[in-house]
Amino acid sequence: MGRAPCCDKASVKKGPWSPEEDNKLKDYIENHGIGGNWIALPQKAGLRRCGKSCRLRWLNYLRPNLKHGNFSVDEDRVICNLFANIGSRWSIIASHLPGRTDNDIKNYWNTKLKKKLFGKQKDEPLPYSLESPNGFPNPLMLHQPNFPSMFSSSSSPPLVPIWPSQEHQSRPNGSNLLIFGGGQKNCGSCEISFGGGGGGGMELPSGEYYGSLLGGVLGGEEQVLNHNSGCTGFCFEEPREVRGISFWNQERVLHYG
DNA sequence: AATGTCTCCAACCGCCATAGG
DNA sequence: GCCTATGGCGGTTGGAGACAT
Repeated sequence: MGRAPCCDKASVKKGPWSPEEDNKLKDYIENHGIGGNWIALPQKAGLRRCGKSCRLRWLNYLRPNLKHGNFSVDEDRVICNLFANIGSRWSIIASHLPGRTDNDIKNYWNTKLKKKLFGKQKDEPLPYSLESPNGFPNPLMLHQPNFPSMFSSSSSPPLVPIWPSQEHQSRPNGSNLLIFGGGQKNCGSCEISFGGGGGGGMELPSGEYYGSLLGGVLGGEEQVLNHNSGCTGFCFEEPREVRGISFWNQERVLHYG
């Protein structure tokens, strides 16, 4: 038993909206408002469309003050930063970008920004070995279903692996640069937590780093991250092993907190 | 010029949360 | 507390146009 459909699928039109339909919907909403009921709206507006379809069309295309077209560098920054912090919560990200819709941002991320950030085309070789010399999971592994649960928790947004910039590709044995999205408080519930003060952000291919950077402690016990003025993030002063995982000197490690 | 492949994005689908009876 | 209707959201799809062969 599936859920009852929201409209009679046999009698509603699907597919791209015609200019006439757009005009009908726009005119109706401008004159009468949404009226608190999208399901009833198409009938009142004289449209043979599902209410959900009307809602989507209005929110994503017809609504006033919508921005269409290229995203600015500033918008890129906001999206990157928020994605690093909260993951694919497109509606929340959209709320930080006036005039942009969640659908827009989602499409932009999936088709352009992700490629820009990860810099990967299929068949393009990875910038470093898949073998992680220090036991830290390779960024690619974060996408695998069997990725160790200790690196995520149900209460944490998805972790975001970042490909190393050129600067970091020269680190010892190609050790991985991993920057996790960060918040402003320590979650305290993750197996591995470097973020007493939280922190997070993203490094764009240009090497520029976006995101908040705050102090950190490990599990509330030990200060392991130190700010290095020569570095845009936090660095270990020397190679360290933390809960069985070794980190190289200068490794920037941030974790969602 | 014809055909195949890729990219982009509007729109749909299905799930979940919430409100109201 | 249960059921149903609706809104809202993220993931996915399909088609049109661009590009490559």
